[in-house]
Amino acid sequence: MRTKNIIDEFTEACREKGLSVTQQRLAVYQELSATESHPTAEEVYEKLKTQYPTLSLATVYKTLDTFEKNGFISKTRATGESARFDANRMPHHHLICRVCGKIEDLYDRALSQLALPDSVGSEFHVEEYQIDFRGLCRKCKKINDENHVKEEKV
Amino acid sequence: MRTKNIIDEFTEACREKGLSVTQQRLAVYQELSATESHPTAEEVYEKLKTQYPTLSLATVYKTLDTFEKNGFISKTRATGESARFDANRMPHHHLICRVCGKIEDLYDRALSQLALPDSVGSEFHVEEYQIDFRGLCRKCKKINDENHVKEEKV
DNA sequence: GTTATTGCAAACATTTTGCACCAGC
DNA sequence: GCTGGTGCAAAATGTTTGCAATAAC
Repeated sequence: MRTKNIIDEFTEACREKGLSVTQQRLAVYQELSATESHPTAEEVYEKLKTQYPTLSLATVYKTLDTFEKNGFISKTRATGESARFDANRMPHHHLICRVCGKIEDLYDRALSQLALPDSVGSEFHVEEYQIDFRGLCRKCKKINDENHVKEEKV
Repeated sequence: MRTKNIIDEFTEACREKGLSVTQQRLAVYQELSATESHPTAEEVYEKLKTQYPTLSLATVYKTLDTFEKNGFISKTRATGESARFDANRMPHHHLICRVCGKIEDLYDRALSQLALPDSVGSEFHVEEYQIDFRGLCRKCKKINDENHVKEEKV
């Protein structure tokens, strides 16, 4: 449903970002938009390869990466990175720069004592939670602001 | 500082869980406890291998895994798992089951309008944020509870 | 026509595994 | 002495890369 809208929306978004609209990109985007699950790259690939037999997993990875960098989709876990371990059991959150990828820790009492919606209680037993704040670190924001001034923000 | 306490604490914790207290485990645990950074397995290994030349990276992995399973430490990102992608741009949060890995979406107005600590404002420009709640989904909690009853919780 | 994107295969990084040896209890 | 843990090398997994062929603009 609303397939037409998604295609138009996607096409327009690509134009805005100067990205080519390819069959592969459309397929991947439609597939992701159509599902409530949070598929892995592999899952997207498996789902599409019947309809697009020449599609390669590498393309799916590249496509998802492009989408994420352009803000079309989000990635729930940073990977390519290694797991990180922590013996400090103090709850903390993350400030993740979307440009340089740097992760800073954020300790905040209020954020670590959030009240959960009642609806969750019966469905899910929460043991811990972590907030990932995404945006621009000071350095990248500065660079970003300078560029926008130059471009006069089309 | 407080090294003696950490050793005692650790030894006791191992006894409680029926784990052998080995040099390697002690070394890894002390190393993790001594740092504010969230090192990777590789980093822990690099740090320790001078002092413990026979230590292997595989052991560090196994050790960290054992620690995590016993609640001694936490792993900030689930890996070995693949990245997951999401085209849903509506602000939402995630309920992630630590047993089956399933991810459910959580929509909640209050959680999507959190006030950030003032200290963040000048350091980081937040564009969006996402809360990952980790714990047990209904199904896995049920299984977990049943097992605990059977084991009579030593 | 030019440039960006694809698909393949190969490389890479991280993590896990099988098994013989060794250390802790 | 028995059991569980370690270390090695090899495999498995997930992801990225180089490059020639191809499609989008």
